[in-house]
Parts: sequence; structure tokens; C-alpha cells
Amino acid sequence: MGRSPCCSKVGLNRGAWTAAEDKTLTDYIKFHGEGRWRNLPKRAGELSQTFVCVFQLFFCFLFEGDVGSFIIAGNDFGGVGLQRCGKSCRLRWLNYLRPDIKRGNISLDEEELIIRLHKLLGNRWSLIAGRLPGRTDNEIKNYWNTTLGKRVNYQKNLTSTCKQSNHPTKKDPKKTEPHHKNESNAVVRTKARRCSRAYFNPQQHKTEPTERIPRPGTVLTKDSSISNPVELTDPSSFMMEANMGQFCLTEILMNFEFSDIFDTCNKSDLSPSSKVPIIFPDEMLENWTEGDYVQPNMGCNHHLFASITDSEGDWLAE
DNA sequence: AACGCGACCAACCGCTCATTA
DNA sequence: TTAATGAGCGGTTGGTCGCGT
Repeated sequence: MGRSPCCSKVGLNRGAWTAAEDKTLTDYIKFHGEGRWRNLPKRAGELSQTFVCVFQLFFCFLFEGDVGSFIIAGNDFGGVGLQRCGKSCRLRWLNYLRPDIKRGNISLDEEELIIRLHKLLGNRWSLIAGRLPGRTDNEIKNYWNTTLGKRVNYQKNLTSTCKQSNHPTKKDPKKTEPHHKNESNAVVRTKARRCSRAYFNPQQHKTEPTERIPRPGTVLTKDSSISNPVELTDPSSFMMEANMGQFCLTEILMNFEFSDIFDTCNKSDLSPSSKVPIIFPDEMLENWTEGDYVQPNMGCNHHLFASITDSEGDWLAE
């Protein structure tokens, strides 16, 4: 069964937002906060109508006359609220109206950070945006698609041209060609998973609960790839809420030169099991590959790797 | 001035995941 | 357990603008 559409598209505005719509949405969210997007347009309309009524009463009280028609003609509420899909409202707020959004050009530092994070995370724009305060995933995605991506590809082409000229020996293209046509751009493609809990095995790891770095054997998601988390540990005896954005593995790893790591890891003469960044100890890798945590068709253990960076917050003992 | 073209970016769309009843 | 719903994500589209011819 397919899911119902987020709203009826009939009679809704589409395309660019007007200043009046922005104001209505902003006023509503300032009043009620974010969330419940599906019902927001209707509720925003009710709020607008409430404002109209209050203003009318106020001015009637002040001037002892009926100025309601003046107010309705002069404001932008119109008494009909937002003729927008809730999803559209959410997008408008998150990408444009939020007060903490940073305007202006992306700095060189931000550029460098985006490139490094993209190399690490692939097209996971929301995660990348999470490391760039004030920037939205949409903005970064656009910036990548229009500017950075082209530049990076250009530089890679230059590099590969140089390498070819330095190493003129011909190789069998079937052996050297990556499986994926874009694998030369080798980004770590992961399946996005939200991570709200982690199951921690105290027998294997006798670290303090406040340990911020997950240890080998820590299953970081309870997603579908984990067939039976109870087999791995006992969540009731030792389950931790993992809120790992604050933990920020990315920050730690930002100091690494990932191109070197992933170039090594993607060398075609390595077996899939050995295509793993050297920064992870063997013990950790064994634990990853023994269980169901890692999808077997993946060359690297980036499934778990990305899960570490998936959610926000900190480790908390339950 | 008119036109074509590419770059940029806001907005849309379809999908997946998490939560809830 | 399952279906419905809410929310979020990434890919894509289409309008606008600036620049070159």
C-alpha cells in the first residue's frame, strides 16, 4: 500500500514564496515552534484569522468605528492562511527563513571542510551541513553540484592524467576499471540510517559508560541490517542512548588525509575484506564483519562508519 | 537590442525511516 | 505485528540572472 500524499495539491500555491507567505509562516513558527508540518498551513490560517479579529477589535475599540475592512485590505493574511503544502512550509523554513541561517558566500575554510566531508560521507548533505553551522543541506548540495563537484572532478582528471603519463604501462582495463562508472570519484556511499540507540557489550568492553568513542563490538544502529540485536548483547542490562553528533568522529578524522586512506582502500588488487581504512584496528574490523552489522556487498565498512556520524548528541547511560 | 547559453539556487518530488496507534 | 502518519533526505527541475556574441 502506498502512502497517502502529504497533502492535497489542489488549490495550493506553488513556486516562489511571497513576502506575505514568509511572514505568515515565520509568525506562526515563532508562536508555535517547529513541527507538525502537515497541519501547519491550516493552523497558520487560523492564527492569521485570529490576528485579523484581534486587530479589528482593537481598532474598533480605539476609534469607535468599523475599520475592519481597512485592516483586511491592508494586511496580507487575507484570512485564508497559507495555501501551501506542509512539506513546502518545512522546506521554506529550514532552508530560508530560519534565523540562524548564515548568508553570504561560502568561505575557503568552509569549502575545504565540505570537500573533506564529502570525501568521507559522500552525498549525505544533511550530515555535511551539520558540521557547517548556519549552512543548509540544500545550499551545500547546490554549491557542490554547481561549483565544488566540478572543481574536484577537474583536479582528479588532472591528477589521473599526470599519473598515466608517469606510469605508461598498459593494464587490463577490465581489471583496473572500477566496478562503478563513477568509482574514480570514490566517495563512500552509505545507506542513510538514523541512529537513536546503541547497544553496548560490557563484556567485550570495560570502558566507562561515558566513553565517547565507540569500541569494537558496539552496534551503533538498530536498523534492518541487524537481524537480532539481543544476540549481540543484552540491551536491558546495558543499553546506551547514543547521541553521537557531539561525539563527532568527523572532527577527529578531519585531521587525516582521507585521499590517501581511501586511495589505499580502493586499490583494485586488494580483496574486499582488506579494503578498509588503516585507521581501524583489526580487532574492530573482525567484530564488524563477523556479525550482520556490515552489508556483505560493501567493499569498506562504511555502513557502520557512517552510522557513527549519523545522529546528534552525546553518549548517555540509560 | 536581442538572443542563446550556462550558472545558480529555490522549490518540488519520490523515497525511506521513525514513531505511533 | 502492522498500517498509518510525520518527518527527513537526496535527486531533480525550472525560473532567474548575468554574460558573451
